[in-house]
Amino acid sequence: MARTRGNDLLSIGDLARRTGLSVSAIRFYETKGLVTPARNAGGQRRFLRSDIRRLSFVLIAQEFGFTIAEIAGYLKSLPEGRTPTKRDWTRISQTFRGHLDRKITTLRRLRDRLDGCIGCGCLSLESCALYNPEDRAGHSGTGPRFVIAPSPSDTEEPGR
Amino acid sequence: MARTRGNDLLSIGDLARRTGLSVSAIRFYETKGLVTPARNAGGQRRFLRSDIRRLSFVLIAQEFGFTIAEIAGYLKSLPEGRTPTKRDWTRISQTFRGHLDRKITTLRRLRDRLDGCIGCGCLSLESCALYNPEDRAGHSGTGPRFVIAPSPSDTEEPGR
DNA sequence: CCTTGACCTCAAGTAAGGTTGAGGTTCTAG
DNA sequence: CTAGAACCTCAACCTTACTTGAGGTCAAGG
Repeated sequence: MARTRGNDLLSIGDLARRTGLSVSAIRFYETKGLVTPARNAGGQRRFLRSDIRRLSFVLIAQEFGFTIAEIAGYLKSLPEGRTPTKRDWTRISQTFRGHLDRKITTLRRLRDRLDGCIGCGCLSLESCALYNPEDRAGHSGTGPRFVIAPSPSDTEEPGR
Repeated sequence: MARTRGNDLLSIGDLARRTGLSVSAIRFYETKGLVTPARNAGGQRRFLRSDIRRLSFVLIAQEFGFTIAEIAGYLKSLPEGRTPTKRDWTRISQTFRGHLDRKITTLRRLRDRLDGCIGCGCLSLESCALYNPEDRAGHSGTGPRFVIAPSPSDTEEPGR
């Protein structure tokens, strides 16, 4: 164990080993506000043990396709500086799970529409609900990408 | 209708209007091999009407989180130059749907594990299956990101 | 004490997925 | 036939999410 001696604080290398992240990634996450380590007398970062969990949450949320900005939004609801309680984590996890459910539901509905299209042959028809954006093509602005406009209930605001 | 006159070929602007993509995005997709338009005498791109469907497929696949490289893999199985038949589209859509199902399943399993963690309180325990990468931390290489290693059945090879 | 590994900062590079702009050509309607 | 919209290429720029490298400091064991 290359654990930083004498107290419960972790060096960046310790944290990297515990999370599987690279040291550079952890420094990068600090610039994004995902962790806010203290510094020792020599200027080296000292992390709380609870930052292992914080970063693990980051990794998991990334697996689910959330951006760093969104994840920062979730983490804002955790206390700064002190170790989050079980209650803190439960709360954030439930919020997260809600957004996750919406994401999965959206994906499934999309897939089911695709199924409909395969079944009815409209992959080769211009009338397909999935493939045919024409009805809303009055659209303007930069980088239009609106084939499947999310229904109002799908809009995600993790930071809300 | 600003349709290119006289035949069934579409100009890049026509295609942009039909798909909702920007002209620059379509040119970019051409560099990635997602479409391979012909050229007229003056050097302007001329697309098949079936390229509307090709690009719509690209948009949908992107919504589902596939990368351009993966999508190019799917599209490789469509005929170049000639309009794909309904059979062509059905085949590609079924392959696609298979990968999609795996993606959704993975996401759901992840979510359910997260649920387990919330329920059992292990979001604050080091033994959580979701949060604890230690067992496989022997790992090396650039940019480790292995909190949730996909199970063998989850590996995606769209181009297979 | 002194070496060596771990750490520090800051700038630049990478890859994906595009957008923007300059400078020039082609089409098409009137 | 000519104006102006639409098109062309090529290079540069943008964001997200990091990595890499240069040049220098800190810390812990022998």
